[in-house]
Amino acid sequence: MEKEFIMSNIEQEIHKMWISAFEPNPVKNKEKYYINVAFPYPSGAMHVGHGRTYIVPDVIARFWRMQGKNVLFPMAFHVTGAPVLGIAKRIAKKDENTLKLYRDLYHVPQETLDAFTDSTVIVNYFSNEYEHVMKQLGLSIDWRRRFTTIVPQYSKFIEWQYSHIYDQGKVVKGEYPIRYCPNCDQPVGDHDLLEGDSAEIMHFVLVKYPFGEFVIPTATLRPETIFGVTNLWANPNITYLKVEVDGEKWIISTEAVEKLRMQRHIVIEIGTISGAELVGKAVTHPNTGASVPILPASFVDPNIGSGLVMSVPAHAPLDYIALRDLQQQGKYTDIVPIPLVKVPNFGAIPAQEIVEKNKIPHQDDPKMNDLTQELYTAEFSKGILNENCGDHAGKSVRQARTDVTCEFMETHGSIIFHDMSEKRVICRCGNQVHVKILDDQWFLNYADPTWKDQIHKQLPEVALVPPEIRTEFTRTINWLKEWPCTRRVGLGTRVPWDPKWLFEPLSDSTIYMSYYTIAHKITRIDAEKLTQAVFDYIFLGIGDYNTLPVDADTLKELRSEFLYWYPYDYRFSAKDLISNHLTFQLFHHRTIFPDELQPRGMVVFGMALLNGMKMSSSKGNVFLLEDAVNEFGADTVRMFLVGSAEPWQDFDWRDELVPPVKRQIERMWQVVLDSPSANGSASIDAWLISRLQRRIDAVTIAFSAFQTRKALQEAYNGVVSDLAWYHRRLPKNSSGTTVLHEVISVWIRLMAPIIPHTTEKLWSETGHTNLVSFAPWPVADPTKVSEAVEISEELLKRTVEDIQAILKLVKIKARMVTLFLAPAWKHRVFTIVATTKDKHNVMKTVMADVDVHAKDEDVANIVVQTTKLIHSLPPELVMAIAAGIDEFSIFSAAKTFLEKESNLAIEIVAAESSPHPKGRMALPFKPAIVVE
RNA sequence: GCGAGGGUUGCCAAGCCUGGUCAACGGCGCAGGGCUUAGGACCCUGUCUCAAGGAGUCCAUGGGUUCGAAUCCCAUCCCUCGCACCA
Repeated sequence: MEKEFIMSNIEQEIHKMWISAFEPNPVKNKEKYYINVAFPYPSGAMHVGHGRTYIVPDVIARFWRMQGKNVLFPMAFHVTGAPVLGIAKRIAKKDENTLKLYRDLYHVPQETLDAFTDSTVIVNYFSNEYEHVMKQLGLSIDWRRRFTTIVPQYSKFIEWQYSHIYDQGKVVKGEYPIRYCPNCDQPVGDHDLLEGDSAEIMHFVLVKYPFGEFVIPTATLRPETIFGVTNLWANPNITYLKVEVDGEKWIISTEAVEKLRMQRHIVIEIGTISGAELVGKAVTHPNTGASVPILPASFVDPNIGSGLVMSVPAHAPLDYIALRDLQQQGKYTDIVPIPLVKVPNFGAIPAQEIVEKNKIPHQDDPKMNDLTQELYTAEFSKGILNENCGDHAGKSVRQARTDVTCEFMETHGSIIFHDMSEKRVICRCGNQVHVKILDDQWFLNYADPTWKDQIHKQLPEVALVPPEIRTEFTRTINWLKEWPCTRRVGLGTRVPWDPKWLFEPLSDSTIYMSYYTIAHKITRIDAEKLTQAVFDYIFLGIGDYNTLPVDADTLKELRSEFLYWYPYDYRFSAKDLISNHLTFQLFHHRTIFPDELQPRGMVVFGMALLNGMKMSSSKGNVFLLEDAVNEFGADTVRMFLVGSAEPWQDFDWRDELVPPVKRQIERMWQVVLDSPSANGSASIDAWLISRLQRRIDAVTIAFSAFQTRKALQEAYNGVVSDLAWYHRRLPKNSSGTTVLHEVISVWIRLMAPIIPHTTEKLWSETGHTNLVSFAPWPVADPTKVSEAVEISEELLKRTVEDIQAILKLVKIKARMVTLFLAPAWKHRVFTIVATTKDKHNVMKTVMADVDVHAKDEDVANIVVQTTKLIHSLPPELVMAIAAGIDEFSIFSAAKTFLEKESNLAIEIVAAESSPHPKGRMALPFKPAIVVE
């Protein structure tokens, strides 16, 4: 049968056969298998990195479906959140970068792009694109269950979920620092920033120095150095404000006033004082009561902290230089740095040392930042406080920092002051962004020890792939604290008890896997009727369905469908979600659902690279999935992504590696379509069938363990290499025997989860009327496994290799090859060595056993050789050989084959019947070979 | 810095848990041969060094345990991911 292979035509044809094929409904007494994937946020087109995330679960779904399970694989779209709002705004403003991305990279048609000023148009467009590409890839998704997270029914579901959590007291109100633009009067996310998106919110400690009736606060990240303060710095060129902060009189910079106000402090301006006026005066050290002078420094930035700085010249290079400069002018010469921290590889005054070693001439030297960082890091990681630190002496810097902070907050009125880590953090509107404390923010209280404890107890029940990630989950559970679960802007569901807030996107997608089970049916119900009690009945079985606003039959149907599918069996997601989403969903399942409905397992994916580089839409380093499918075909893309790495490993899409994969599929196509002409039988048939059983087992085990790459290697490369040896061993004019019909039928099915289109077509081409997608998975038949046949082929394979190795080395023109087979007593030695557990007495056992005439040969040497040989063979093979092997008949039967392979005459001789000295080299499973 | 994972022969990548089956699976690339008008594809062979089927050196670096280590232990260096209001 000669048939041209055009992948795209086949794929289109097959997609028609699959319409509505993968829409499972509950079937009584049929075992279900429910898998799901973290749903996409459709703000752009899919690239090949996304491909694997959805292809691997599909491969697994297809495998279990062929195993006879009722498999549910649903998909939905997560459109909650703020990023699309930003995108829509940028498109409305005709931002060139954004337009370029969407027009040129994502190929969005102009008229659609024009409508992208509406964020819902964006998510709808890309949701449809996602579905289109997923269908092209042949994903066996039940599309009836598709939904988005802003449909009214889903919002009702979120309200139901949170009302329960709220009632349990796990949603609490608190305050939280966020980036905020005073001009827009809104929180700013990364995507809203014009500049400074790498800036973090830093938490400074405000140390207050009494100054007459005032206090002068200084902001520091290193409160433990308070003991080494020698002076304060004030900028003599600016004017400070006298203010009243929460009833206390402070002196701070103008810039600090607004920041304090945004951090919930009441600030009243009462006067001014120039920096120059402050210089020369002194404050009181809050701890020691010592007098601390205020010195002038032009480097003090009114925009950072309070606009006044405490100086620790022994440990802060900048402070040291500033002081040195003044002292070189003969001023303040009585001030000496106070060393506080002992650091390995540094002397007593590290700041001085590092500045002098690097010959820093003045404060503005560009190296200053790096040096400061170097010293701070060294002190933080390895520093120990010395005897100048009072009660804190002997503590690590890390420890002392926490302790001193607590101490100062309790006894000296210190407060936490939040500020950005970079000076310029600019909102899209052009204004400076500050830190604002939201005081009515809602939090999920993951810090609740009872809740945490429940998750810790449950985690061992959850199957995790790969197992190494378990420790990361454990750590995440410990590390999670209150999570702000609401925000002001974006798409999403309103908080029922506080409607000015919306649920934040990570918080509204924690138990949606349960919603899939009823998603296709709940759309029939008017959202107004979806009360708390309705969901209570569907998901918890609570209440009387006769008294609810939805009719009883529908309710019972939804309830039973949910119970049929739930709990889910496996959830797939990328590894970067362990520290939030994947752990959150454990918390939420635990607190909503009973024991028997908790998540059963998770598979965590590695990251995606493109030609060795990180994939990034903004940098243009992406390859769109749709383009890949059009260029190479869906099956090629699938097989490449499955074959390049196991799911949990990082994978790299390398352009040059893709075409060879397509050729492999074409090769399979050819082999399968050539097979019907095979006829007759051959002695090698039994071997091929035996090997096939092992391949079936290996593939089955690999798929069961989510080792899709290994499964592919066994299913493809394994079968191909078996077929290669089989063809080599066929009689001269045979191109295949009827055994191929069986092999081909199995092979198609083993490959079906990975390349479903090609195999579906091949399945029907080879005369089947059902879909291979639902064909029974092959089962290995142990009665078809023949150890003896496999060993004899192994012996031939090794011998052929050895003959060829020798032919290559030998200088003479060979005429013939003689094989000398090891005598019976050597086989006896082999068995003894292989089965004797006490390795030290092997020689004794052998000498006692082997009969006398053998002893004029070098028995000891043979034992050594045999031991070496045994070490170099797989243990199963060794045991099989030890059990007995008839080499003479194996080689006799394969004489023609050996002659064909070597193109030489072959003679097979028992070593003991020949005087040839080389014959003594013969070992079991390793005949002596003489070429002449 | 903290937490998790990882560094294998030109490249990608198995093996490591359960030490000898490891010169180390498989794929890619490269070289030679076959096939072909030619190219591609396909098939065979080779791809650390020396060599009658063997030997030597090798699995980030440096030590250690062991009869024996890519595999176990210790130290060091390097890479990736996460560190929160964001999908």
